[in-house]
Amino acid sequence: MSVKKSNIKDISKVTGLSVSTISRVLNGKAKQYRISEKTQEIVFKVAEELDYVPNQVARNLKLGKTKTIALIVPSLSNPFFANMAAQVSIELQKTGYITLISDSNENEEIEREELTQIVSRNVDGILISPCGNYGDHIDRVRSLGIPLVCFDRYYANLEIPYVSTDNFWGASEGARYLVEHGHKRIACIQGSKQSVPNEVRRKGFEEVMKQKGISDFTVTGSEFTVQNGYTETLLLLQKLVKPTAIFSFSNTIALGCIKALKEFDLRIPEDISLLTFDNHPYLDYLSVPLTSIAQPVNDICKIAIKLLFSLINKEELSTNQVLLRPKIILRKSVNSIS
Amino acid sequence: MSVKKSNIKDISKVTGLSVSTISRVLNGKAKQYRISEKTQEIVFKVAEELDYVPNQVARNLKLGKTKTIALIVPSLSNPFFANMAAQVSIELQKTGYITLISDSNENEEIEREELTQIVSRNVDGILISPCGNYGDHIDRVRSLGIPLVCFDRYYANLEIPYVSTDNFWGASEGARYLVEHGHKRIACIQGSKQSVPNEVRRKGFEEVMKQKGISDFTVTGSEFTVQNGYTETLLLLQKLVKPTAIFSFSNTIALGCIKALKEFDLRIPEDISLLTFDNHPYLDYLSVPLTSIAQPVNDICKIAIKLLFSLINKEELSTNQVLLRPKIILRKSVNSIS
DNA sequence: TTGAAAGCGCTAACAT
DNA sequence: ATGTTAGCGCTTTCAA
Repeated sequence: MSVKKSNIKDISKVTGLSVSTISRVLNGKAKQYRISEKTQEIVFKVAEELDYVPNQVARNLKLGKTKTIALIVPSLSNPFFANMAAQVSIELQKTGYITLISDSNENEEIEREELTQIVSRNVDGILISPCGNYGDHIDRVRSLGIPLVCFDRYYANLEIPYVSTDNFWGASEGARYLVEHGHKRIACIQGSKQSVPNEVRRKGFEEVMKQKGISDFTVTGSEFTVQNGYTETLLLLQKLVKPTAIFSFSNTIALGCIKALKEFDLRIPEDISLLTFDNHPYLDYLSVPLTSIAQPVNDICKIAIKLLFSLINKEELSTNQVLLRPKIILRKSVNSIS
Repeated sequence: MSVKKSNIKDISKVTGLSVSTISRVLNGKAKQYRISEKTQEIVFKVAEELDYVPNQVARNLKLGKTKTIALIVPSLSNPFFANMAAQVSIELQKTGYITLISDSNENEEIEREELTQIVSRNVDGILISPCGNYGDHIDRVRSLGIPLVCFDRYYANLEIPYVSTDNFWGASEGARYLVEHGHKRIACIQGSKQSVPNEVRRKGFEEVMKQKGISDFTVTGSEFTVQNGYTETLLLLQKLVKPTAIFSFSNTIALGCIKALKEFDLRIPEDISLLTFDNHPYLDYLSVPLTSIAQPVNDICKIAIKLLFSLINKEELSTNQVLLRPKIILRKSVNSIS
């Protein structure tokens, strides 16, 4: 059996009414066009009988609007982005929009392709957390006039609106927190170097190290993955003089740290302290509840959506580059040492 | 500035060639129609210059195909489904399809709406893990001739193809494992009662209890959430005689258990054993690595996609209701007692 | 209060 | 080797 949906023409045939009348009734424009009650009833009844479902594709072609927002994230397997995707999807669906979610798999090539796909599908707007260091393809989309907002990851040098965490502040606070707890040998494990949040975090961290006169620190790592956290921690533990604290730049990295530390029978925080970016429900249930720098995920999503709709509705934006402060959630993974 | 993309008509105007020639070249049908090299070059060059992006909406309307697969899950915040979504999305994008992901938020009403939306968007196929107990809306979609496959959750009484875990086997194995480790007071915390996997798990569990002559067991709970796991565990712990083992029906429920147990200063597995459905990378890093019944998530996704494409391509299916056996991952949360 | 018809951008059957 | 044209299903202007 093949797909054979009914259309307004079918309804027109059955009812003997014109397609325009059908269209008007079905779009709630009955009173605007003073269509009689009984006509309306008939239309609705027949539509029901025929299992009519409007063909949005045709509608979109005509109207040039799709009521679709595309969301592109680097990795849905990362709970941080999965959460965001869930929130955005639910939020948008309240406003009658549908969400096209793409996973770029941290691969800029894929991201480019998906973006092209998405543009050719006439989405009304795009929310993207880009995975590469060059934003030319994204800027091209924007300059095409398609509403687009970056979230979490962004390009500082381009005019693309974004909403993200104040990562400099967050990393600085984190670094200060460690130093104030007596840590003098601090190892920072970062994520992908080309991402702006990572870069900014690193700067915030290094700034504080300098301010506080701490020279015995390291910054290593290259990916926001468990594997990277694991590998880098193993390397750190090979050293003669081990760090007293590890500052992880993501929850995934932190998991890798925990795994490596466990294998070395090192306890958190007695043997080594651990502070990480990203909060997550799971963190409460880990062997040691992790002290973390919680990004305001909720607000980021809400504001990103708000900005996007402003663009869609062509409203003037006072600000379109927003950074929100994270907050440190104190748990039990950082020790005071003397 | 407004969105003003160029179309094949623009290219036609600039090149002086007809729209059909443009269309043919752009669709790689040049040699089939013996279009000259230089014509091709011109078309490509001008398309490039005009930043031409094909309008898929128009294309879809014409062809009746959208190269889009919709994926509907009960909750993207649940890592189990987020993982699946990530996998499906990446898998499909390899085959040139794009994925429309919907989060029904465990709400059947929302699911219905999203489904309608999706149908009206002419997707080529639907993958759904339905959240309610009635499948009428889903069966209606199927009977409309739209390729549709259920995964994880499904309806046993309908003819809708599905791919899921052999939950009966999994739950039985789990129950046997507990009994064979000497447990005689076992509390099972289930998820949403209306979901088939939950129902089947419960039956598998109860069956083994009966076989093994164990009467001191309970089945409580009503949602696949952390909160439910937490609440139900608290209730269990109020009892005079506490269970020696808890069998949790999802990773989220297990997290709730852990939280409650921790609050009562009960150790896993010394004071109480914990076995859970669903595996997840995080489980390795919990205070006590959880012994879990790992569903073959990878295979479920792959097979569901395969079935879906069989339907799309109208191939005959030998089987279209597939159950895959999970496997128990032994970690350290179940104690032997005597 | 309702209808006829154009046209959104594309593809393909039918010319030539 | 390339062009003309109908039509996918819908909305909307213009007409009645």
